[in-house]
Amino acid sequence: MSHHRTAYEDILRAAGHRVTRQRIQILDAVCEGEGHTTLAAVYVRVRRHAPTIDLSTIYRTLRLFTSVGLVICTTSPFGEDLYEMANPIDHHYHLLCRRCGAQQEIAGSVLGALFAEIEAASGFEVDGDHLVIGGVCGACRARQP
Amino acid sequence: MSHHRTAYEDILRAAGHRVTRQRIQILDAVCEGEGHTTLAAVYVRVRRHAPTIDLSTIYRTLRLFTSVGLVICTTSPFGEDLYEMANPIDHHYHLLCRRCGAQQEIAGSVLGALFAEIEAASGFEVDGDHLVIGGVCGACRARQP
DNA sequence: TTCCTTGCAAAAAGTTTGCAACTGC
DNA sequence: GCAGTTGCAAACTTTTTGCAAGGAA
Repeated sequence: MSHHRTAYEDILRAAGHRVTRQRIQILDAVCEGEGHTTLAAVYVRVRRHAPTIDLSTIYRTLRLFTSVGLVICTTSPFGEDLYEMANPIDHHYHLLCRRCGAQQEIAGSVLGALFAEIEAASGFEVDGDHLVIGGVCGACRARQP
Repeated sequence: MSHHRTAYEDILRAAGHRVTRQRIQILDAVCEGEGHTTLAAVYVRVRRHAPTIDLSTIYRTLRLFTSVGLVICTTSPFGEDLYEMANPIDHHYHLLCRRCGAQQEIAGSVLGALFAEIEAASGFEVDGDHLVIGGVCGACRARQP
């Protein structure tokens, strides 16, 4: 569990929401994902400990977490929504392999500089904390170019 | 119509497919889009000239065009699939405003250099011709920061 | 004529909503 | 106890598929 219990409880309560068993389990499942996870993967993970939880609860809860800023939702270049624990300090981007699904982080500073440049040139402010770049990872390319 | 009739007909026939009225109309609709267009927008545009065309034909045809390389399909950061005429010569990327939907191109050379750097450092080959970056455009930011 | 393609209808997949029972506070 | 939350079922939306009639080569 990589989230601090008190911190997320405070965030929920401060926004007028309750801390329930299901919400704790869903947040744990997002943490377990380590990086970006799909809603379906969260569902499977939670069901291992709570076999009666409903998909609609996952939908509602992930939307809630996103709206209070506990979790970030990104659309991958392959069309899936990916969820990840929000971390306001450590900005970074992801490379996602379209063949094997492996994820790789790249430091925020690299792309961040470029985004600043784009903003200066065109006024366009990039959604920097929401970026997943698709492609093929080194291992898959070695296997089949 | 920005596509050359003979060129796309040859591409289709070479791959063993037929050139039909519907396919021409759908390709025209993608061209009219000027930049990235959604499937729904293509449907609406085609229906103006061919009121009986079915949505399933749009789905099937856009997939066909994508598979033979006539059209490129990209997933926007907001989860919609966007279609655009393939142009093997002019590589470029798009900035897409999440508030007003405005599109803006940025030259391929800017990001291309960065992608080459990423590839050199990590072996990860970026899907460069499939990239749409989300954010807020200058006009919208001026209106409401 | 041959076989690919289309329109229509139905099915499948993914997501949202209404509501009674339940539970955090 | 009150109000927010959950599980279940049903509704909705989006996408795919089966098939008979129509059309390109």
